[in-house]
Amino acid sequence: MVTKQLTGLPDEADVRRADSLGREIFSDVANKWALLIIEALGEETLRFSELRNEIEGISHKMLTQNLRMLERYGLLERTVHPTVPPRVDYTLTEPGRALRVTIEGLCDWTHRYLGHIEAARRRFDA
Amino acid sequence: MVTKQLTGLPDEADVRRADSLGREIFSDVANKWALLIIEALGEETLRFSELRNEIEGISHKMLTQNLRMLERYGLLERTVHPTVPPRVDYTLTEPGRALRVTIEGLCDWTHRYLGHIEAARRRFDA
DNA sequence: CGGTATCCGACACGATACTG
DNA sequence: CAGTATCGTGTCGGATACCG
Repeated sequence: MVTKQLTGLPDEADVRRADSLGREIFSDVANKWALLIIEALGEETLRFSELRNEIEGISHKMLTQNLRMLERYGLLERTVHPTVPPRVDYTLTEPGRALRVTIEGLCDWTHRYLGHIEAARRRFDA
Repeated sequence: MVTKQLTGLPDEADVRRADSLGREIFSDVANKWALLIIEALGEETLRFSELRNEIEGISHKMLTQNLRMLERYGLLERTVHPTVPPRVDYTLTEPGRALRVTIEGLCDWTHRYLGHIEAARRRFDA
């Protein structure tokens, strides 16, 4: 990892590795549940059950699964309060908040072009 | 559709309908293949086979399937040249190009945080 | 309450073969 | 070359049940 610095240029193998890693991240993150979770969290701290209520239609399983994935990628932080009943809070980390900004853009786009899309779809279906 | 304008306020049913439609669009568009296609197209016009080569790992089937969906939503335009062998070109429409801008943001994000994510992942896996 | 495990149906996806 | 159709399978994802 350090030896590369000597040339000042990343070698080909590195670029390929970074690319495939990038693709992997992209593939994982660019799924609706992950994006909806990030969007739902926003700037706040939410509990598991709050997220579940916030995100319409997500199942218990998909929520935990995606939360783990996002935690693994360091996009959100999970804090367990050792109370009874247990309480678990989720908050976006800095990378997570950065991602959220771009998702915001996606949501805006959806709203802005809702009409266009609806119309285009009707045209196409005919 | 026009009667609503009289009140000046969208009624509840409308909001719900727009929301569910928005969710539907979001769910369809927020999948890796659709996003990668938009990203690959960019400002250019590409043929089916060029897209296939451009997007690593996409199958013939997934490509056509997603192209149809995006065309149906009016995000890209499909022009068939009646030559032999046939030639089909795909170009982003205005809504498609607008979407592309936000996807660009997603790609930038991926590259910027590649290191963070890789590190976080190793930490998590331990 | 939050998490894990198991089961099982649905369908996403790839491979293949066939048209214009 | 681009598209459609069909088939098989692996994975996704929901439902359920059970632990801390």
